[in-house]
Amino acid sequence: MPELPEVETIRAQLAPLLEGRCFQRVSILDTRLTRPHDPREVAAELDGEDVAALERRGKYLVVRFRTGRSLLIHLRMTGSLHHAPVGTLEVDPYRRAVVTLDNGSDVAYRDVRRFGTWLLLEPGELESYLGVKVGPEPLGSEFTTRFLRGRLTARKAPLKAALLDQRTVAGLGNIYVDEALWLARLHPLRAAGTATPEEVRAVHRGVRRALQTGIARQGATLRDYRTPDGGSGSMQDEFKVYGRAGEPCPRCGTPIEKTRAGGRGTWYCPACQRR
DNA sequence: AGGTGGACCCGAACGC
DNA sequence: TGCGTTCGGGTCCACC
Repeated sequence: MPELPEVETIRAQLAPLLEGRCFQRVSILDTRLTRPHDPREVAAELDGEDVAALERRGKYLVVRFRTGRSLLIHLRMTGSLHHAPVGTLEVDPYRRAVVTLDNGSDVAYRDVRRFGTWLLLEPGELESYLGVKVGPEPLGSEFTTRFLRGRLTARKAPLKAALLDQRTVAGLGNIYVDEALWLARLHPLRAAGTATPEEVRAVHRGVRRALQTGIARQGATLRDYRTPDGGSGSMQDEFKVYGRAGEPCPRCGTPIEKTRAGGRGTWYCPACQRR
């Protein structure tokens, strides 16, 4: 479940290894990865591209090439990237692609459940593509309390569903939404449009706090998530509510409860986060 | 139009 | 022990 903090950690670690390097040889091992495009054609198009920058938008990893093209990588649930010297990659039945760089190293893409996607965009296509998919960066200046209020008012969907909508704010997933709502002391099933300006402000703060903590801890390693050097994150040790049903709320001691919101397993404190 | 639920995928956890 | 069943999660899409 790579969410914004996990993708950002991957980006930060991989950027100095990729920037200025050339994709010498690309092999795509899973036909699903580039659907609906032919993986052999995409691999051939990527061969020889020079990396200008590695960026992130929401949960998307964006490889920007000197040609102006960009490769949009979405890890979905179980995608991960691993960097290693050429010839040292171990056999992995879940490897879906390998990029050999021009400095004698490989970047291997692994994805157990095969939900992840690689999309090659031509120059100029990136902005319009992302524009319809994702809202503002939660840690950027465009994500203001005012903007969030505009996105939440008149919405009847549960607060959690509204925050999982990537157009409300980019990068939140199941884990960080629960953590953010606990910080904001708001019930995940509360209708989004009923939040007062003061409560929206608390959500705004909670979202930022949860994500900043996640980045500082290099993400949460529950099962599949690894940093490109094979390391783990430690955010799982900081979870206040996620996955902690029955355990005491760190704020008031009331046992954490589990419910369902937006079709997802949802954890909250029934005392701190009243409906 | 906005909201909801199923499909996609597959290992892990669970139930008998 | 060994099997079958259920679960979960991000996003898209069909349906209300």
